[in-house]
Amino acid sequence: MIRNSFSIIRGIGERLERRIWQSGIYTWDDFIRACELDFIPLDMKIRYDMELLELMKLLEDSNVRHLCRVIKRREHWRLYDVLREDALCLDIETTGLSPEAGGYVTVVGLYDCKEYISLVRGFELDSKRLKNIISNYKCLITYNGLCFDIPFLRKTFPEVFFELPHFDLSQSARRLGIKGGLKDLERHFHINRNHRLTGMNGYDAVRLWEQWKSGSEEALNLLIEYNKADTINLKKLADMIYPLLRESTGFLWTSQG
DNA sequence: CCTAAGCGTGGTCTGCAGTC
DNA sequence: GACTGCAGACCACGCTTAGG
Repeated sequence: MIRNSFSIIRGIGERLERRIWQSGIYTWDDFIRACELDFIPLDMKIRYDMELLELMKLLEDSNVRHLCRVIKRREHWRLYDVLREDALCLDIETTGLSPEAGGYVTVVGLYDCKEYISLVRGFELDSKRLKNIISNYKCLITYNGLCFDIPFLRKTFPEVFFELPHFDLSQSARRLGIKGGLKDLERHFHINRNHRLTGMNGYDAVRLWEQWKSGSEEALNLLIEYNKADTINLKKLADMIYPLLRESTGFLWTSQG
């Protein structure tokens, strides 16, 4: 999708993007090859050509840190098809309080479509390990991570860079008119989870951490299992939401694939 | 069920630039 | 000059998280 996108450039909105597609220009290459467009002034066209060439270079070099700065945050999802192989699903559990109020992260769940890893406070969870893991990936997938997980992690681990293209499923779903939390989204897409975990919510995760601290090994196991279900389902949801977002742009996929 | 913080979204307005 | 299309600022609102 990213190489079909024009609204990521300053000066081009979604309306103009549709007009570009309607004129038979579907890719960055098409755009640059077109000598002149009657609805874009020549000097602007030249500027856009330059910007697209720069974006092409960034993509070629997989310079995701620069890419995620250049591309509007709400349009990061457009990178998903080129970065999906290097995407990392992330979901955290906390004590419920904000870092300012003395709260902390209890579990960080990470899933790269092959393996799930949980980093638990007091065991594996530290900034060095988190930094090492994240540096291996080019894209983050979260649920409401823009508002909750990433700001919380930034405050807790200021030395870890989270500057990656970020596919936030909460906002994407809202954009598609699908409301509700993660569990609602799972129901919407008929994604099931283990019967032990149905009905559980974030507050249960807080409770389980308290129980673990009081000596219940079983509580920690269940907390990790809960986090694992949340984290793994992010990937399934991303794969379902992405094509819907693509459709919502109005791009003529049937003629161009 | 209400509250709070944090952040994005969407609508509206204004100003600018280009076209006719 | 009217119109179009864009960016940016602003504001109200929505949604998430979780506590109490």
